[in-house]
Amino acid sequence: MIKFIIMAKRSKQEEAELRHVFGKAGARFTRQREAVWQLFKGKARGLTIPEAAKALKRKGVGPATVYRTAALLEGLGLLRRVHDAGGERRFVASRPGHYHALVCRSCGQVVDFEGCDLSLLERVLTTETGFRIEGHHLEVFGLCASCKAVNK
Amino acid sequence: MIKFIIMAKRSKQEEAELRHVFGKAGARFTRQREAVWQLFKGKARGLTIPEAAKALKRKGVGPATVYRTAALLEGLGLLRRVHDAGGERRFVASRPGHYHALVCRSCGQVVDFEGCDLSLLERVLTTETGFRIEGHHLEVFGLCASCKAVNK
DNA sequence: GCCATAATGATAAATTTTATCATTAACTGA
DNA sequence: TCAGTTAATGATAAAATTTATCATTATGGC
Ligand SMILES: [Zn+2]
Ligand SMILES: [Zn+2]
Ligand SMILES: [Zn+2]
Ligand SMILES: [Zn+2]
Repeated sequence: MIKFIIMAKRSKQEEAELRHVFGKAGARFTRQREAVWQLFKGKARGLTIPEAAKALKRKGVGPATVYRTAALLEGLGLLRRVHDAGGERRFVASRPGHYHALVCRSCGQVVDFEGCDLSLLERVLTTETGFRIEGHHLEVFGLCASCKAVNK
Repeated sequence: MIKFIIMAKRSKQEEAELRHVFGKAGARFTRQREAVWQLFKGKARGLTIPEAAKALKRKGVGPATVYRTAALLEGLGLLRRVHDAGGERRFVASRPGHYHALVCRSCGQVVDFEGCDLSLLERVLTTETGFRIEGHHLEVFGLCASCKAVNK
């Protein structure tokens, strides 16, 4: 019996980039891994692992692989964790670099933004606490334009 | 058979404050709820719910109550969520007001700090994206003074 | 194409979280 | 102080999430 699995469309260009990122890390470029990546890439609001697992079951990707792949993609910098208003752990597709998330508490849409200046704050914290600051995690939340319009 | 349950020490002063916070919200001040609160108050690095549940079992507090109480205390502003370097959800005792966490990635110690100026950033985000900004979540991580000394 | 082996799926197990309900105990007010 | 009311708890079960194991598959390098 033959299983037909429809893959999400992608450009040769993007495939080459992905292959490069995987290859550089010594990881294989499998059908399942690309399916996971394509799913997250198409969801602006990101997904929790259970959500992703449910969606990917239809594409023939098992739950264990979803867990393993999310961890891998996070390590490769292709996914980032965010936490929605309810504190739920979600993963969103990420470009490399220093990005943060602006999350709508109503529809869950995530808008990435680049640029934040916490250098002054970090300098103060260093002198006050003796910590060696290594990074930060910032999420801004509120209502997006359309939800703002609906929710009065 | 009589069960003796040793409660954590506390001042009459503090008990009165707690009773007030609970009462104002129409919640009862129970032995279990105080035990949960005392546990978190004594842990600078906070705890995950399973960690708290394990510690509180010895004090005669069941897991279900730990979950219920953590949610309640968070609602009352007595606990705040933080996420450690591994992305784990922890709860830490919190004073009311606008605080953030400085988390040591090695020992997990949490230092609260007050004061952050994101007003400029939020203003830019508002005009750029049309979001109505309602708040933010900021965590800074690194190595505390003593872990810095140990880890070279 | 063949090989070595990383990666997967299936399965089971462990862990975490939620639901249900009879029992307990905290507040109220007489 | 002492019932009466009812929120809160513990016990239990169930659901959901996450991890582990291992035989089988399929990728990447040759
Ligand atoms: Zn929205
Ligand atoms: Zn930043
Ligand atoms: Zn430390
Ligand atoms: Zn702030």
